Amino acid sequence: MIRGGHRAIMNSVGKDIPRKAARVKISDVSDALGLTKSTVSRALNHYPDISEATRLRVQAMADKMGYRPLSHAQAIRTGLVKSLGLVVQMADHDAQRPFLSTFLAGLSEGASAEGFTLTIATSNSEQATLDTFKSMIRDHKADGFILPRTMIDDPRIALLQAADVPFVLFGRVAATPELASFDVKGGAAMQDAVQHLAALGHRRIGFINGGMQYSYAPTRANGFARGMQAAGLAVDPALMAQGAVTLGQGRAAAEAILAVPNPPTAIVCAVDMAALGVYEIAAARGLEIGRDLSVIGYDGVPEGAYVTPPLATFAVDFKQAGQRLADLLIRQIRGENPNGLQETAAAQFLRRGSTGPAPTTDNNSKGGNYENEP
Amino acid sequence: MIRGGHRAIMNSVGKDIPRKAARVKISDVSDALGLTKSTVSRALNHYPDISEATRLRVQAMADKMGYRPLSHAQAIRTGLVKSLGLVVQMADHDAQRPFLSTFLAGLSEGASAEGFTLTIATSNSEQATLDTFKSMIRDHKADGFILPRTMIDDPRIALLQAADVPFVLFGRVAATPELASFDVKGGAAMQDAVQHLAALGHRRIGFINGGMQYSYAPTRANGFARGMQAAGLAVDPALMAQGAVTLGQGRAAAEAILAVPNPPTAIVCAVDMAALGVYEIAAARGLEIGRDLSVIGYDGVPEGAYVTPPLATFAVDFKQAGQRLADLLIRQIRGENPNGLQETAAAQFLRRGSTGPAPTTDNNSKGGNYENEP
DNA sequence: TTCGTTTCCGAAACCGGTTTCGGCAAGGGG
DNA sequence: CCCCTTGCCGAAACCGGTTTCGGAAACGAA
Repeated sequence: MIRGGHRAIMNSVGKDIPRKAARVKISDVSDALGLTKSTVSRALNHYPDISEATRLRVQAMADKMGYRPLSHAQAIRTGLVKSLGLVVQMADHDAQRPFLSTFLAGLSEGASAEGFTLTIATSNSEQATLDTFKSMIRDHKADGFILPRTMIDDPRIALLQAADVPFVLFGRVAATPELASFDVKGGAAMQDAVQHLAALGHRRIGFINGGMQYSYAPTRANGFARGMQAAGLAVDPALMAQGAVTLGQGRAAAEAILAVPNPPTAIVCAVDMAALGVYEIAAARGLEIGRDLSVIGYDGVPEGAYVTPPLATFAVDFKQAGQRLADLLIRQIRGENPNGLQETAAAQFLRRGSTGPAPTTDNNSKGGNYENEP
Repeated sequence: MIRGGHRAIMNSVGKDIPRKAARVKISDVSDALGLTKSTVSRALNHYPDISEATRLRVQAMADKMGYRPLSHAQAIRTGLVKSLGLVVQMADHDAQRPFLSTFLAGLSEGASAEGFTLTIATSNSEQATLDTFKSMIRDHKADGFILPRTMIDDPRIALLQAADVPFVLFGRVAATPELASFDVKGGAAMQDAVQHLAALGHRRIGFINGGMQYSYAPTRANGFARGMQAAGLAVDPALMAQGAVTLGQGRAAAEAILAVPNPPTAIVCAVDMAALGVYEIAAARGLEIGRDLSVIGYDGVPEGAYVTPPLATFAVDFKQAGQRLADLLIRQIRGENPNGLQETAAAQFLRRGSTGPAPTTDNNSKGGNYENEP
């Protein structure tokens, strides 16, 4: 052994070999102060049996030496790994694809603000998602979970409740308002959409809802209904469709709705991707979006900005959502009652070219595929 | 104390209270076998001083009892947290946005296949990225890192090398071929693009490169040059542009290239988003994409499928990339020499409507914004 | 049979923290 | 002046694993 003592004498020593800068551990701090590591630990964790004087002294020395506890070392005793879990279910429809990036940014920001990290897994099916949860829970990979895309009868909720693991929902579920959640007011958005269209003179307005298993579906449907009622318009079941979350499904829904004898002059879509499907059908029928047919979507997907005309939509601030969800989850992990942890935000309407005044004469519709009216 | 012994007698016991299903720990396994926990540990970790008989006996019992070591408990001794780190830099241009989701899926798959998890952070600037790395390294949040969007002179590389932390590059950097990396052959793609266009009769072909700080930029530029040379075509500097990674920058580049006296009949773009910018300028000039101007992109962004005509492009399999990167990184973490850990894959050409035969007569160009040729 | 090797496992230290327990000294009340 | 609190900190156990060390038993060679 050439090199001398292996004890950390001073911080400035040990630079002889630059590899793996030796971490400063709690015993280094306690040695430097002539205290025991237990005292240092309690001082840093604000135990009441440590005098204010020593607490400050310890804190100062810890800062000076750059001490930071190893989270996985404390985890073994405290049971907290200081990490938030997220299981992203791909496959479904890629609807979450555009969101993910900014959503993660928000989550990361909210997590790191409190010293937490983000542990992420993906899965291909609902069953795989549940299995992943089980695995992450049993191995305690995270102290709590963020649940994107809340479903009405969400098996993840039952699983996490049974395991007694904290979680927070992105999207409320009406049946259990006591769960921690963050939600964007999609109902209000749909209502505003109708109002906007009604103000433009539209009287026959269709509605294409998204996936009926999601908690947002009834919310948005109710919002649409409220809007229609407020505008004094009748809801025509023939102009309603459901379960359209992809472009293809939007296409199918639009096909059905536009094929009725007295087609609508405007369609509200609960999901942007469905609205893009409406575009294609409209084009096939020779209907010009924004003139012959007004369309309003919801989500604010980037594709909507590139179509012609750009799709009017209600943009969701996914970064904010992530940030708030992380905060709510951490508070719950720290012991707050989830019953008080609910937040909502409004979607922002992007007025773009896909809406316009209702066509003056109903018979002016161009696409000639309809049967003639009696 | 009402309830009896606190020792885990059998697995089926302890269901009296469903909360927090008591984890089976290594001492439970050793007790059940009449061995010490050290023996069990060595048996499970394939120490050579454990007889094959006991090893099998231990393994069987561990499986039967459902024992799985707590990764953060072993981390404190082994120094491995069994997690891969990823720092995603947002802000820049959102170019990475569309990729992220499938990329994560690949990473997650590759990681979990080896019992690793994914720890993710985001940042808003290069400095913030470096700070995040430092923080994650010092706190040992991950055993190694995946570096997306390799840059030619990448400060992350220096940082990670100095800290002696394993990492793997998404994108090679020519100067340091000994680093572990996975890359998609963008050079070959650009070369193929030129060949495709040349076969369609194009002779004046422009090239819009991406961010010149990235390692892919020279690679793709070289590929383009090779393609031109192979086709016997001259590279006209007036038809070359750089640094276009957003739609706006693509617009600016296209404006410059199409404004020359003898404009190209085709443009190859190193980045899809730039190609979408070309679309807009072409429209403004009355040029029909696929007839008056052929365009080929690279990346395979979803937006490309929605424009008219759909953008021909070289799609990158980001899921595969993630999966391979995770695998390479884990192997390096386990001690393999990074020098042997390089892989590449080919981009897949998506032949779509944005390319077509070169216009027969050069004077047939429609947009009348050019000065008349002499 | 004897003695040196192997083979294989137990005992105990260790990793970097946290938490419980107990005791010393100062302070307060009677 | 004595005793009982209270404040404050050290000692040691603990968390759930891993790793080192040493020794007993089985084995083999002489």
